[in-house]
Amino acid sequence: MASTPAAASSSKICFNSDCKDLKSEIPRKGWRLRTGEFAELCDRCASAFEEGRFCDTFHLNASGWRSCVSCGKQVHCGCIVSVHAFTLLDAGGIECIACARKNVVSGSSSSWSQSMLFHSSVPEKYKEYSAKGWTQLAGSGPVPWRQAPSLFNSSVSQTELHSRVPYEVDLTSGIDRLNVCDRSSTPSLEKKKVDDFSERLMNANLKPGTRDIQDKGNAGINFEDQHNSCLTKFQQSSLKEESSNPSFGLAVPYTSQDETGQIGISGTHLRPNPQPSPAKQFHIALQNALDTSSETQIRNGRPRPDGRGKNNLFPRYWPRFTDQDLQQITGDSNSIITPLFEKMLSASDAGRIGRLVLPKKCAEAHFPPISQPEGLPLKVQDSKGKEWIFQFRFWPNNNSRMYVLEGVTPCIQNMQVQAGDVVTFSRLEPGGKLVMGFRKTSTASVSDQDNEAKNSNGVSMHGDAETADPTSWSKVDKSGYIAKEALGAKVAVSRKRKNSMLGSKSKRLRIDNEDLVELKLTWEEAQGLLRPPPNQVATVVVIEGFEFEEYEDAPILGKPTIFATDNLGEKIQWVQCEDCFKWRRLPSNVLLPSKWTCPSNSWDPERSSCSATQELTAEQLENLLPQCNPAASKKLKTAKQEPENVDALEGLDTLANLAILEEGESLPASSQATTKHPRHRPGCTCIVCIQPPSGKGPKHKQTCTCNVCETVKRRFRTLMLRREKKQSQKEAETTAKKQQTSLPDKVVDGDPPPCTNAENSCPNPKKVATEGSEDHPNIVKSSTSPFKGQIDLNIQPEREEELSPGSDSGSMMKLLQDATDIYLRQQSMLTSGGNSNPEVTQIQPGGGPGEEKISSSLNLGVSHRDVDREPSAAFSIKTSAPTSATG
DNA sequence: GAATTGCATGGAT
DNA sequence: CATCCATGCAATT
Repeated sequence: MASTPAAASSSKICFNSDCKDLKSEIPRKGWRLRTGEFAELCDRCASAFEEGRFCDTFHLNASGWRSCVSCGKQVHCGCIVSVHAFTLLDAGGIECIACARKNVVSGSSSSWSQSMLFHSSVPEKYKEYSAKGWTQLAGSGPVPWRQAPSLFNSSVSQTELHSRVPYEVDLTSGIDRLNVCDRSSTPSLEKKKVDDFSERLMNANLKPGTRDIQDKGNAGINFEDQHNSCLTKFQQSSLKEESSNPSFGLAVPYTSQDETGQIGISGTHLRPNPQPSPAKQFHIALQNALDTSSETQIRNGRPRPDGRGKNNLFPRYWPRFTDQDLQQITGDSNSIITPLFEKMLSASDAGRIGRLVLPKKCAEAHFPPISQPEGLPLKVQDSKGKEWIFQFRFWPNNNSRMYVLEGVTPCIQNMQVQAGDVVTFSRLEPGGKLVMGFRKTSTASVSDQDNEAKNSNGVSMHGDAETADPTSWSKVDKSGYIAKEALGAKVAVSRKRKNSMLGSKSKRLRIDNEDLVELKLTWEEAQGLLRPPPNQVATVVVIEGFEFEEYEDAPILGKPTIFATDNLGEKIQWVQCEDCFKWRRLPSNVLLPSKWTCPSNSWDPERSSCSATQELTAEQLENLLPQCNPAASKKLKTAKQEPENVDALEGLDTLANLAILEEGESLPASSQATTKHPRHRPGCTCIVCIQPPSGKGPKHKQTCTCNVCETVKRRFRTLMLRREKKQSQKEAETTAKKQQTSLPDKVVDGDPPPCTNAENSCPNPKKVATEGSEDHPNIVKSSTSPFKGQIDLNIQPEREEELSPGSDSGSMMKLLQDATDIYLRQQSMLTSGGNSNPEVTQIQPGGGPGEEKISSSLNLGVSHRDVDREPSAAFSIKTSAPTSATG
C-alpha cells in the first residue's frame, strides 16, 4: 500500500495513500510496516484502523477479500493492515480472528496452531527487520514495540489489541525460541502457502505440539494457562534449539510487518520460498541465522540489525517463567506477557557497579538495536510496576560487543535480589513494555534448572511425545498449574532438545547443582558426624515452631552410625567396621571414634572381631540406610513448617553448624553465583569483592531476609545469647580474665598467639566496636601470626563494610561468623582454663588461604572442598561482631 | 581516595 | 577454535 517506510514518519501526510489528510500533531500509529516502523495516520484513519474498519473503509474495492468460513464475515486477507484479523485454516479458507478464537477455545479449531506454527523458519536475512521495530522503551522515541520478531510477541497492532488472542503468547513464546524471526521483506503475505506450512508442521512432529498448544492454550481461557503453556513450550522448544534440530519448524517469522502480531496470520506473509520440509527449513533457518550473524558480526559494528535470531540464544537464557513469575508481572491485568529471556545474576551483575551484562544474543534479539556504545536509555518496569530507566549499551569487545544494562543497582536493591538470583525479561502486551522480573534462585530454581538440564539431555530428538518430563516442570514452578499443564500438554512440542546444547547450556547450572549436591552431602555427612557430648542433655529450644536441641558443649565428632530402635524398643545404633565393613550393633549412647573397627566392640564380645558374622541382613541394612542420613543428620527437628523452609532451614542450620565447627570452611556452593569466579576474597579489592555482601551469594540467600534466614539468625542469636549467659555465669571470672589477657595481647602484641581467631574467641566488645582502626591492629598481628598470609589478604579496611555487623550484609557469612565467633569464644573458655585459644581456635595457615580450621577436636573430618575460602577468611577476620554481645 | 567508565583478559562454552 | 561473558583493572571523573 503505501509508500515507503520512511514516508511513514517523515511525511506529514497520512500514511494511508487513500487519504490525503495531514497527520495529526501527534501522529497515531497504525499497522506495522515492513521496516518495523509504524504507519502514521491521521486521526480518522487511525481510528478506522483501531476499530478494525480500515480495510472496510479504504480497501473495499481492492482484491483479497475472503469470507470467514465460520461466520461469513468478509476479511481483507490481502492486506497488511488486516493481517492480524484472520487466520488461515488448514483446510483452506480463512477464519476471522473472532471465530478463530472461539474455535480455539472450544478446541475445535486446529487451524490456529497450525497457522501459527507454520511460520517456520524464516531466512535470517529477514530477521533484520525484527530489530527495527523495537520499541524504544525509553529514551528514544517510543516505538510501539516491535513485535517481536519473536513470535512471541503477541503484540497486536495497537489497534488490534482487542483481537489479540491470548494464547498467542504461547505460541509466540514457543516459537520465539526457535524462531527465526524476521519479517519478510516481501510483504506479500498473501496466501502463500499456508497450507504447505501447516503440512510441514504436521509432518514434523509438530502435530502433537500444535495440538497441545491449541488445547492448552486455549485462547485465553485463563491466563495462567497460557502462561503455563508458555512455559511448557519454552521448555520443549528449548530442548531443541541448540541442537539444531529441525524440530519444529515453528519458527515464526516475524509476523509481518505489521505488528499485529498475529502469529497465525503472519504466516501468511511469510516466507518467500517454501521449503522442503519443516524440519529442514527450520534447520536452515537457524543455520542462516548463525551464518549471518557470524558474518555480520563485524567488529564493533553493529551486529545484524535484527540481532541475530533468538534462535541462537543459549538455553541458559531461555525464559523459564513460572506462572508465578508471569502472574507477578502481569498482575491482574489482561496483559499478555512474552517471556524474552532470563539471566542468572552474576556477582558483577548484582554488584554495586550497577552493570548487568546482557547476553549478547538476547540483547540483540530483544532489545532495541544500538549502534553506538552509548546505547540508549531503556525503560523497564519491574514486577512491582515500578519503572526504571537503564542505559542499554555495549562495549566493543573482541570484535564483538558486550551488552550491558547500566544503572541497575537501584532496581536490584529494590527487588532485593542478589547474585545467583535470576532476572527475567519479558515484554508486556499491549504496549510492548519491557518488564523485568526477578526470581530468587534458591532451591527451586536450582532444581528447575537441573531438571531442565536433565530433560534436555535425555530427550530424543523427535520426541514430540517425549517432551520434557512434566514433573520436572511442576517442580520447577511449584504452581500446581504447571504440573497440570505439563501433564496435559505433555509434550506439546517435541522437546527434543536434549541435545547437547541444552546440556551445555545448563552446564553452568549443572555445576551449581552438583555443588549443591555436594554441599548437601557434606552437610549431612557433617551432621552425621556430630554427636552431642556424652552425658549431655539437650535443652530444647523452640524458635518459631522449630525445636532445636541445644547442648551445653560443642558437638563432638564421631563415626557416623545409624540410630535405630530394636525389636525391644531399645535404642541402638549400627556402626560399620572400618576394616571388614560389617555393621555392628551398639548401644545408642555410645560415642565412637571416627575410626572404629570390630575389635573395639566391647559391647558385643561375640562380634568384636571382623571374622564374626554380621547381625544385620542385607535387607535390614537396606532398610536402615535410607534413614541414615536423616536420622543422623537431623539435629534439628521441625515441628511444622513448609517443606521448602524446612530444607532451607535445615541447610542453613547445618551450614551454620559446620561453619561453627570448621570455622566457615563450608560455605560453599551456596554462595556461588554464576560461574566460578573468585568471589569475595577477603583481601581482594576487585569490583566484586568490594561489593557488599549482596553480591555474594547467589543461591545463597545469605543476605536474604526471608523467614528462613531470619529464623536461622534468630536462632543463632538466641542460642548464642543463652550460651553466653550461662557461660558467663559459670565462668564469669575465667572469661573476664581471658578477655583481659587476650585483649592486651593482641593489641599490644604485634605478634600475638597464632590465633587471630583468638580475637574471635576473645570477647572483646570494645575491640570489636572499634571498627576499621581495629583492623589494622589485626593486620599487624596477623602478619606475625601463622596465618598471616591469609589474614593479610583478608584484612582490608574495605572489607569492613562487609564484615561489619551493621552492614547490609545480613549475609549468611556474617551470621555464621557471628555464630562462630561466639561459639569459639565459648569453646575457648570452656576448654581452656586460660590458654585455650591457641589450641581451639587456632587457624592453620596450611595450604592456602582459606584453609584455616579449628585444630581442636572440632576439626571435622568432613571434607570440604575448598569451595570457598573466602568464607573462612572472612571468619577469621570478622571475629568481632558478636563480641559486642559479650560485653 | 572513591566511584565510574570503558576496555582487556581469560576461562567457559 | 571462535565466541561469549564474568571479571579485572587502569584511566577518568
